Amino acid sequence: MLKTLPGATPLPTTPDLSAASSVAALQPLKVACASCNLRELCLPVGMTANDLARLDGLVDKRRSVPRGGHLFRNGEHFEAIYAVRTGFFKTCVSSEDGREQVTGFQMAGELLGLDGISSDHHHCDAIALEDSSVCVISYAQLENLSREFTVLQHQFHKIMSREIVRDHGVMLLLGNMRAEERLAAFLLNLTQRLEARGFSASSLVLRMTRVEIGTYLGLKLETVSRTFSKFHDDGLMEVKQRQLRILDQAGLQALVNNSRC
Amino acid sequence: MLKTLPGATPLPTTPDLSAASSVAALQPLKVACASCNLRELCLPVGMTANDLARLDGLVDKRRSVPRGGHLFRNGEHFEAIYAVRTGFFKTCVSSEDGREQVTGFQMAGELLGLDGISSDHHHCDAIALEDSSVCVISYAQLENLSREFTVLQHQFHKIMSREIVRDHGVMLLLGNMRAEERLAAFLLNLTQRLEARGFSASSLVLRMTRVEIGTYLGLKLETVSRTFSKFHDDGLMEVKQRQLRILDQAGLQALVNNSRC
DNA sequence: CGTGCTCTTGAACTTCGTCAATATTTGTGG
DNA sequence: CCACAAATATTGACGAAGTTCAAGAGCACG
Repeated sequence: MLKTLPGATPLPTTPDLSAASSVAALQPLKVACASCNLRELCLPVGMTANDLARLDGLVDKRRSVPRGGHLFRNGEHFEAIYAVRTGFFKTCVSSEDGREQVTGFQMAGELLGLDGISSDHHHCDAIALEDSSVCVISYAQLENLSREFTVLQHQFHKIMSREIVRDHGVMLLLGNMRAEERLAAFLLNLTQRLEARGFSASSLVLRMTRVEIGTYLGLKLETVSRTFSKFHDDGLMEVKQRQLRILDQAGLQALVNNSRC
Repeated sequence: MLKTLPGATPLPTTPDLSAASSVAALQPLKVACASCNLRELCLPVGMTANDLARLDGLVDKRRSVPRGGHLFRNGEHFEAIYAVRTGFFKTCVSSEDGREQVTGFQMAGELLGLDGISSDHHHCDAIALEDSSVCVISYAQLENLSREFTVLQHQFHKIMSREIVRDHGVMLLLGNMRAEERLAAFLLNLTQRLEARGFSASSLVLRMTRVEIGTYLGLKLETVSRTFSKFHDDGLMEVKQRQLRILDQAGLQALVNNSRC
């Protein structure tokens, strides 16, 4: 049973969508994508049972990362990509003079480390925002297997391409939108991804701080906080620190689509 | 001989780095990467003569795009990626309410269309900023060939990954930098890429308008114009409409690295 | 040799950042 | 389990950076 705060609703934690994970975490032996509940969201999206069988052996191990820990760091040698099993990550790049940019938040089923292929070294830091576990996918093995397995090859290309498309969307957000629009777009994206994973689309607990949200959206933490307060005042959502309840999704959507209405 | 304007220095136009292009443009027959002068900048980077021979047939045709014309449009069916042979492109995405974001400028040797793999449809517009020509690389053929040709497979992955890394750099720029820093970073990136193509790193003609630069950097055209004027006044460069001469590259670099010095 | 289009520049205004004070929550060790 | 310290979040007042609006100058193309 989860601990609850007096007078507060129970904190929803990330449900474990993957199969038999509590056992697997203790016995990190052979794990097959075929028996993973995340397969509809992860690398094997859209594969048949037959296809899935061929993935056997691609994921050779798992890795746990405690909250605040690094999955990998900028500059480290690249040799594997990672699929989030449980937990939540952020990736960030930084400039020479120390300014940071969060380039993304990753949840169950999403891939990390694609930036490393370009030069055999990682170009960002990947940090767990809560205790997390990932599947380790050897990149060499992935290349080998995808040479004889067309479906995997195509799927992998699609995932890289999707990351490029996503990045372009973030550029549009950073280059054109005002604070309210950015935060609304961010929240809608977040709830949409949570919903795809079986969570409520209206009630959520943020896994990241105001600073981290700001560092993703190109805003300062005070602006993020103020904008949350404004959304609250406007009746769009209840905001209580990191606990959110969306009251007017359409209202948020309208903010994103239309600058001044 | 190039046409020159009276009293003005000759306008440097894009030199043709590819082999026998003026003939090829008229006779768009078989062209091999092996005999293309762009091979050191394009898909075949780092390949041996042996490798290059295996690329034969990958580029099945060429295409010319007049200034202002679309190479492809958002929503169009995706079936090929394109390598710029001559000329200059921009890619842009736009939001529902019509706001635009230029996601990149592409010059000789750079690839266009990678965004299309994600969903078999293009997610941006690619528009020529001057009369241009591209090599058409059938994506199906590229997938086929890269299944039996490890070097190509790896090279293609690297290029996609590099695009992701580049995009993250743009996010950092859009999320953290002030107008002067953005423009300085943009100009340094541009001159560096021009230099890699055999142009002077200090003297260039912009192929894009102030509006387009602003739409890339998340600034309004007036801000871009004012910032150019400031760079001029500060002795960093000569600015005469689109004709630029960098006088103090180190000064520009210092602007990028260090917010206030 | 006009007529677009592009660019420059000024002035008022808006948005967001900065600085500062305070509140709330979380984590830690007694 | 409580108390204290550290981290996180809220809110206000003010200022800086960039946008908007407007007018005019410079080029480029037919």
